[in-house]
Amino acid sequence: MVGALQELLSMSSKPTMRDVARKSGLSIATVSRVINFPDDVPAETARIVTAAMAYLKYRPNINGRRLKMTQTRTVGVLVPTLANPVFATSVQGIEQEAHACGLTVILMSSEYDPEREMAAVSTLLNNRVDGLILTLANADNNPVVDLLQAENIPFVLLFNQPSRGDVAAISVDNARSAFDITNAMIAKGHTSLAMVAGRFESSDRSRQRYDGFCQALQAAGLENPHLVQVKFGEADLKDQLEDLLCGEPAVTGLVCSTDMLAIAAISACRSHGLSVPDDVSVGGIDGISVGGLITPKLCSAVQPTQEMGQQALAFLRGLIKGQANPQSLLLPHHLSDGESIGPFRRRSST
Amino acid sequence: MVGALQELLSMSSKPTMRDVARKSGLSIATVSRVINFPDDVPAETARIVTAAMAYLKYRPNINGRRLKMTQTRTVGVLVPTLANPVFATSVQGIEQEAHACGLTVILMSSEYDPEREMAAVSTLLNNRVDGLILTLANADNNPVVDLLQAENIPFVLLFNQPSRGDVAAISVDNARSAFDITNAMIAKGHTSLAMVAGRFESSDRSRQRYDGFCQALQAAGLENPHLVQVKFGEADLKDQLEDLLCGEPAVTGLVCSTDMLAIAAISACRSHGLSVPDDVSVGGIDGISVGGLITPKLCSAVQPTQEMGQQALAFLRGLIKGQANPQSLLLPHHLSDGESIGPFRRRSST
DNA sequence: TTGAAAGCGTTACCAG
DNA sequence: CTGGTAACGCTTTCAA
Repeated sequence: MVGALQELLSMSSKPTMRDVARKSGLSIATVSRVINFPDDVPAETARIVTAAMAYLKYRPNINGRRLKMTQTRTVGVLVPTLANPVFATSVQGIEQEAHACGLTVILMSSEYDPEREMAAVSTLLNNRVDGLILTLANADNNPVVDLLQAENIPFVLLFNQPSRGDVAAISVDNARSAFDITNAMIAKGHTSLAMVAGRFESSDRSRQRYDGFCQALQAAGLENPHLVQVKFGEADLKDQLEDLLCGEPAVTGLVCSTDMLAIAAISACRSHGLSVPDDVSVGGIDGISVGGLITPKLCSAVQPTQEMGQQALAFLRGLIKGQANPQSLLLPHHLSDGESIGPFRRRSST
Repeated sequence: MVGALQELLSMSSKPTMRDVARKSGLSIATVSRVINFPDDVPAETARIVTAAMAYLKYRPNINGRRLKMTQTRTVGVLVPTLANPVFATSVQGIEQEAHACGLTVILMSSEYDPEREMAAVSTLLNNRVDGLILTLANADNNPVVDLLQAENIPFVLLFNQPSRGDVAAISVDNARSAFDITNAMIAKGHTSLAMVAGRFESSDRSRQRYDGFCQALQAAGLENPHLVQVKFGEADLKDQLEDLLCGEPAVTGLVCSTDMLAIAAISACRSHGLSVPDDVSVGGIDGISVGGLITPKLCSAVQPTQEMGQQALAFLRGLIKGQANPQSLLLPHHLSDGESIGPFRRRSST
């Protein structure tokens, strides 16, 4: 009759709670209750409403809810790029944890560009996310950090190791891991080492790791540390390393700031006819922060990046609920000696 | 005076367009115009409003807009996992393109689980995304595909190669690349080959590639194809491959369904004392769909996954605008012979 | 146990 | 060129 007519009229657009209410002969408020507090409603009522929802193929419009509620149950995630497996894996961890908590993830990437970082965070805030997880190019003196603190938005930095103690961060101790790994190289008899690193402007991790590298050399009384910086998108580490690898005197070992650089360096070494243990290149993929090469054994500082992502989200949830305070968490790293490292702790298949 | 008082009163919560209107002495409608159609408004008016927005640190609430407008300028992305660099890189491509178009990405992962696929798509639809990009475990006879078609939501499959022609998909020709690469192996003199593949239930690619592998063997009149299936999260390819690699007669080559499997297989081969070219393991990272091993040269079918992601979003935009029709796009692959493959076509640094 | 109604922040129509 | 105002779909008091 009239109900059926109205049903037809509203068929063109998506059904709303109003349609479900009409269909079930109950009120819109009751429908809402069935959705949000099923236990506060008689079983029979719930059944009727549920049936109506199914019949109409009703889908709650999250945006209506988000507008009304203060919490959006959405978190923003910003990484430099997903082309680096370290970040991709950490996002996987975040996403996994978010799924478990019923949170939605909005993802953005910055390409290591501070302006894009700010733009992305802006977009995220416009989306009224409940909180943010960020990996920034440089965490110190960062306008994004200032903004977030000023607006009092919960956020945690991931992989950044800010010098200020009052910002939430989860990271490995970058300087320390580089320091340890360099010492391990020295202990193996290396006397001339070079570090392969990304540009300091686009990665505070890079500089911190270089600092650790230098400290170790200095403590051992070794001469000037070499530094090879890989510029944006550059592929020819081979050329850059030529003098160091084939010069006189040649370096005896390389300490690489990241996995991807380690892989590139291995490739470059082989191009120059230098031997690198067979399993090294396989080892570079998963969660190594700092790797050393051209030594009989690969040294590396291992970090489970997926777990770091999960921890970051758990931490963020604490901040959102007000149950935790912003602070830096430095995760322990452990030194690994090559063959134990492989990328297959997780599932495979394309 | 009164304005200042109200300004103070409303300071506790975030400023809205209403606050900006009050502050600038103009109406809420004009503020909206300044934001959305700056050209339709006199420069002076725009200046005043802009100043008020800056003064109040106003941020448009996207959720209000989303509720009102039919388009949300948001796309949903679903991948099995970001722990696989192939998917991560494709998401990077999507994200990059989305940034260029001013679209927001909501990300979910399924862990190859059909139930989670459905749940994720449901969430995405509740978010009223304008369209979806999905990599499904199995695209054929998939309830998610049926749902999306029934609800008439634009979507494109990525890496899936559905048998139906009326669904939008961007993929390499899985069977064909496996066929080609297997032939290349045969041409090099291999007579006993095995395929290493993921579980068919969780990857239609896997089965399609196996089909291509079998076709090539059959065409060459070679005996029964061997198949080694890697189960969920399993690390011990080494044990599984032992009989094949060391048996009597031993296989002379392996064709791997994916990059990650290729890397695992290389590792396993080396554990069994078999030699694999030095640069192979480095080559496994980036966009190889099918890899062959234990031959003097690595064969592989190369696909630029980041570009595939970009294309997928471009395609989706066409569908959303109604300017394109759902259809399968099969991208050409090319065979590569090992040393030309490296992971550093993109930027590095953690 | 249920319903009416007041918003949440925005857009867009229609008058002025 | 500008302003008033009615939605958008939902949650949540407050009454009944």
